[in-house]
Amino acid sequence: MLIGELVTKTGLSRDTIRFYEKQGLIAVDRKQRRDNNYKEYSEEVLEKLLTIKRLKNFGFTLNESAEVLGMIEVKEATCSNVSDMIDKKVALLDAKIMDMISLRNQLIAGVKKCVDCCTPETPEDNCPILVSDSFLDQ
Amino acid sequence: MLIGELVTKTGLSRDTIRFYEKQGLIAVDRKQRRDNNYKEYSEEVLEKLLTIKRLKNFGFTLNESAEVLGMIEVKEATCSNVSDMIDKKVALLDAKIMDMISLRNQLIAGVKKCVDCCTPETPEDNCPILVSDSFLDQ
DNA sequence: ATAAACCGTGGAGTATAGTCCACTGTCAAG
DNA sequence: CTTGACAGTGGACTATACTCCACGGTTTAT
Repeated sequence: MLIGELVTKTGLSRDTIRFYEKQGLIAVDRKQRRDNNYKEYSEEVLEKLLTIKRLKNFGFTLNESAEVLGMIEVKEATCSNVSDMIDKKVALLDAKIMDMISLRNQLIAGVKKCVDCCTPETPEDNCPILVSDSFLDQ
Repeated sequence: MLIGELVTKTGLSRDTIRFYEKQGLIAVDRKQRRDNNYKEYSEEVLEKLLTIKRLKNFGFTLNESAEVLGMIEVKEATCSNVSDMIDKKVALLDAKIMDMISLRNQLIAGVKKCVDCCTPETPEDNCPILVSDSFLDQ
């Protein structure tokens, strides 16, 4: 099939598909060209693109997706291997979520301290949060 | 003071400070050069850099920091304005956290389904997660 | 005298994931 | 026969926040 068909079947843009091709996630060799030099994409390429889409929905990067595609090629994308990858992803995600929550708490603590300390007498001054590190402690 | 002093006093690298200068977050005009063309940074620049550090700890981007620096300049960095900005930041953060949690749940659901469906009879096959969209539903 | 440590400038490279542009070639319809 | 919808290629650009490099001048210490 031609690239236009891939576009409609995957929902990816032509540029995105070409980008994936540049990155080596999918490939078309010279034999698979029509006489007019148009590329003839195989069903396999379509499957790969759909797999990439699934992996992206799972929060995998393109590099990781390429890795998984490689695993599929050599029949190593077993449940246990894939589960392991997902577990690692979850651990990473957990760390990020924790980071964001602690940042969130810090921000809220900052606002609270501001509300507590900024009396109406000095409404025109720069907020002390910007001037002192004490709002970042703990 | 020279850039080296800024480096030790802020903990930022020389390159980072020069980068902030390029970005227009801090500025030195021609008058503030020594005879040997070395830049003479003012106390104000030091304060700005420290403020940027504080804002970065609050999860503000450089662009946002530049904005705040501008507010300080025109004396509009009041508590209520700063609190508003932080509130917005918290809202954004909340949205991101929710996204990540739902992604996390999706990943965990994927692994669970995999564990439930991948019987030991087919340990060599590619994981169905990679082949079917059904693992993404819900 | 010379080496180390510092200062200046400009520009390239990093990661991520595309998006957009220009220019050219091909095919089908009116 | 020309217009529009496709196809191909190469390369630039986006955002973010630096980091590193090369090259040259200055100051300080030995």
